[in-house]
Amino acid sequence: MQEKYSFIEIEPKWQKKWLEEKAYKTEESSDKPKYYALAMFPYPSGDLHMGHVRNYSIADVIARFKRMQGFNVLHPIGWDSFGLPAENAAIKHQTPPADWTWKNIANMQRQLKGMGLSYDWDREVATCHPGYYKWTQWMFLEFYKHGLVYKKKAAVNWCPSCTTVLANEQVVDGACERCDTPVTKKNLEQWFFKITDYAETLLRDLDDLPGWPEKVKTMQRNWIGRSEGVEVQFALEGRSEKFSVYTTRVDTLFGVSYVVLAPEHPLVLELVKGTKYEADVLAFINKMNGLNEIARTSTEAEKEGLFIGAYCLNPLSGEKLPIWIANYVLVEYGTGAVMGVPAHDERDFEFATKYQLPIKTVIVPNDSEPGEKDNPLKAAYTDDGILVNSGSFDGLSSDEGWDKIADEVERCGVGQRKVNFRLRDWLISRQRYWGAPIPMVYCEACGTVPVPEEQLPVMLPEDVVFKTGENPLATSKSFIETTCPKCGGPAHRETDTMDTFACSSWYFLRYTDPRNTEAPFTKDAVDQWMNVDQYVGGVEHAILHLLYARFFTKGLRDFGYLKANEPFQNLLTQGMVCMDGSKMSKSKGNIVSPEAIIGKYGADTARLFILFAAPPERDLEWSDQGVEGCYRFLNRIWRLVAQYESIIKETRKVPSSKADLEKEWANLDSAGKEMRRQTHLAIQRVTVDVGTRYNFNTAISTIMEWVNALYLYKEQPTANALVGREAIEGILLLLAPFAPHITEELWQGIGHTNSIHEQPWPEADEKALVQDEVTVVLQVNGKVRDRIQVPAEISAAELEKIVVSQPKVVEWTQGKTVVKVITVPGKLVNLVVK
RNA sequence: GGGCGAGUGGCGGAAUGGCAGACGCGUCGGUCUCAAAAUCCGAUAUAUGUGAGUAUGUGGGGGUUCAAGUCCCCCCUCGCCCA
Repeated sequence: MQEKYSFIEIEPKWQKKWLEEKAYKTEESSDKPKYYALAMFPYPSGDLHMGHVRNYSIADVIARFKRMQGFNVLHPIGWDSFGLPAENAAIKHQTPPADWTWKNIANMQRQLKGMGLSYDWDREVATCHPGYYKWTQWMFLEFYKHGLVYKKKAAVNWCPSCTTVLANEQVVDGACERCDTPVTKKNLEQWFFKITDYAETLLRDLDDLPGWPEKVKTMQRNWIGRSEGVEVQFALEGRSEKFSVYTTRVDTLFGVSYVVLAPEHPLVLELVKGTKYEADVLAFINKMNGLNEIARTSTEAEKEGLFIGAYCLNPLSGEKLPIWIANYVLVEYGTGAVMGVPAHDERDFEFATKYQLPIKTVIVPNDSEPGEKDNPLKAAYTDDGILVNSGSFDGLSSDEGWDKIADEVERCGVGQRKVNFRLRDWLISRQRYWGAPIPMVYCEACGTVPVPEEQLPVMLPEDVVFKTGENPLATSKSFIETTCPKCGGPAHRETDTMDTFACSSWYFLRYTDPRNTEAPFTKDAVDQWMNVDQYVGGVEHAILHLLYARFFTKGLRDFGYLKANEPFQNLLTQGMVCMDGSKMSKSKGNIVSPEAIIGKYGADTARLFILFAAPPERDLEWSDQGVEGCYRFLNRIWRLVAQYESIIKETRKVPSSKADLEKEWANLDSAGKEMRRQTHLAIQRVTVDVGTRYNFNTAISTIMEWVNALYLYKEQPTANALVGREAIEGILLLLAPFAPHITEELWQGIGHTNSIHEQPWPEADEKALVQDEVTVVLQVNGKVRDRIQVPAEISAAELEKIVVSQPKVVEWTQGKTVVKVITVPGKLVNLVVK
C-alpha cells in the first residue's frame, strides 16, 4: 500500500474497473428483494453543478447501502434532453439543437463518471432520442384514445420572449418561470391533457404517501384546490336568460347585494347592447384584455368595476340585485360570475366600499350581542357564526345554514352542490422545435387524425430554419406535407411539439425496460420494479413534475399497462446548495465548479463534504474550508489503515474461528472492550442514520468519532490487533457508500481480493454494546451537581442509597428535605428538595 | 392575509422531554523541525474566579413538568408555497 493518499491515481483506476466489469449492473432476475433508487434525471445544460453533485451523491449512498444490505438495486441515469436552451443555442451559434445537446450529454456523462456513481449505465436513456420519444408520442396517442387528450381554443399564457405558450404551472407571479418575462394572453388552438379528470384521485391518494414530505403534499393539495360549493342560478330581471355563480359560501346567500360578471362573460355584451352603458362597457373590456390575470386579481391591485345597467334576482329571497363587471372576476375560473357578499368576503367588502354598494350582515359571531346584526361593519367578517337577516334560516350556525340553504337551492331547482377544482387541464402544445412532435395530422377530408402506432416515431426534421419568433417546424416542408393515414389524401402535420414535462412524466418507467423497441416497457418489467422506492430531487419540482408523473402513472395503470397506483413511494427533497447565504447561480456569480473541486480534492472528498455539511433536506452552505476538512479526514483514514496494514495481514495468517474470536473478546481489557463498544455502537448508529433517517451528516460524524477513538486506542500498550482489525474493516465498510474509491483501495490494500461494495453491511454485536459500568448524572432540583460511575446492573434503591451519600449531593441538600427522587435507570437521579 | 418550515458558540451543524453545543471548520497551545508546512496530542459558549467552582445561556415573553432547544399559548425575524 502506498504511504500517501493519491486520489488522482486511485479514482480513475476504480472507475474504469467498475465500468469495464459492469459492477453495478442490475440483475435481470434475482432472488434478492428489489430496490429502486432514483435521482431526478438532469437537463444536459453542459456542466454538472453542485446541486447535481448533491442530488446524485445522496441517491448513490442509498443505492450502495441497499446493495450491501442484500437488495437487487435498480439505480439508473438518463437525460431530460429536450427543451428550449438547445434551441436558443441553435439560434445563437447556428448549430442544430441535436448536436449541441449530444455534446453536452457527452461532457456531463464524463463528469458523472468522475464522481464514481454506481449507475447501471446500460439503462441510460435520453428523451431526445427517437427510440425514446417514439414512446412519448405513443403515450400521447394512448391518452388520446382514452379521451384524456383534446384540442381547444383558449386564452392561453404566452411568453413573448420564448415565443411559446406556457402551462399554468410554468407561470410564476405572472411571469415565465424560465426567463421572467411577463406573460400575456393569446387565443390559440392548443392540445391539452385532461388531468382534471384525475383531480380527485390525485388529491385523495396523497394520503397514501406517508413517505413524502408533508410540505410537498400540502403544495399539491393547494395546487389541486378542491372546494365544495354550490352553483346557484340567478334569473335576469325582465329577461328569460339565467346565469350561474359558483360559491363556497352559500350560507351567505341572503347577504348578496350585487353580482359581478367577468368582463368577457358572454352575457355582458348582450345585456348592454343598444343601452347607454354599451360604450363604457366596451372600453372597460378592451382595457382588461391588455392585462394579465395576476395584475387583475392580485389583492394589491385596485378593484375596478362598472355597473352595466342590468339587474338579476336573488333566487331565494327574490331581492333585486345590480349586475356589475369587474377586473377581479375571470371568465376562465368557475362560471365567470361571482355573487358579491361584502359583509363576509374581503374582496367584496373592498369593492362595495369603493362603489358604495350596500353591505348586509347575515352572519354574526357566536358570542355577539343582540342588535349587532344592524351595526355597520369595519371589515368583512369571514369566520363562522350565527345566521341573521336570512329569512327562515335565522339562528342556525353557519355550518348548518350552509347545508340547509344548499338543500333549499336544490329543492327549488335553482342550483346544485358542486365540487370545484382549481387545477386546470395541462396545456402541452409548444410552438417550438426541440421537443417530441405531437403525432397528429390534419386532413381536409377526415379532419384531425392521430398518427398510427406503426408510423411512430414522427421524426424531427433537420431541414428547418431557426430564427426568433417563429416555430421552426413550420419552416420544414418535408415535415409538414404528409398523407392522411386514414384516406391517403394530402394532409399536413401538427407543427407543435410537446411540453418537455410530458417526456419526464414516464422516464422512470422506461428505465425498467429501456431497450424495448416493441413497447415502452413490458408489464413484467415495470411491475417487477415499480414503484420507485426512493426518489431524490429538488423541491422546485414539488408541483409540476411530481404531479404530472403521478397523472401519467395513474392513467397508464387505468389503461392496464402497469399495477402501481403511485410512482414514487418515498420522496426526499434536497435543499439548495448556497454560498454567502444565497443559492449558487450563474447570475449571482457565486458558483463553485464541481469539476474544479474534484480535480483538486477528488470525488470522494466532494461527495463526503456535500453529505456532511448539512442534513439532505436543508439548504447547504458551501465552505472551501469544510471541503479541506473532509480531505484531511480521508487522509487521516489512509494513514490509519496504512499503519494497520501489516498488523491486519499478520492476523489473517492465523485463521480464527468464531469461537476463537468470542474467546478473544471475552478476555479483553477494559480499553479493548471500550473500543469494541465504540465499533458496534457506530455500526448501530450509522445503520439507522443511513437506512432510516437519511441523516448522512451524523452518520459521517459518527465515523469520524470512531476513527478518533481508534487513533487513541492503537497507542495503548495493550492494544489488541483483532480489535483494531475489526474497527478498521468496519470503518471502511460503513464509509464505502460515501467514499467509494478510497474505501475500495484500502479494502483491497489490507488483503481482500473482492470489492468492498459487494460485502454485506456489518451488523452490530449486541454483546459488545453491554457496559459493566455506567455514568449516572446526579441532579438536585434539576441542576447537574455530580456524576458517578456505578455498576450497570445496580437497582434503583441501591443507586439512591449511594447518591444521597455523595459529598456534592450532601453539600447541596444540607438543611433541606428531600421531597421526591426521580431515577432514570442507568442515566440520571434527580433529587427534589425544599 | 393563510399554510408550512426555520431561528442553538466566531461559522456549518448535534441532541427518543433527562449532562445543550457531538462532529467538522476556525482560533489558541503543545509535539515534530534548523525553520515552516503537514502530522499527532490538547484547549476552545459567556461572565466571574489562580483554580475547583458558581451564575447565565438554544429569537422574545408566558405556561406545563421533578426536568424544556424539544410539549402548549402569544409575539418577532427569515425562507418557501398559496392568495
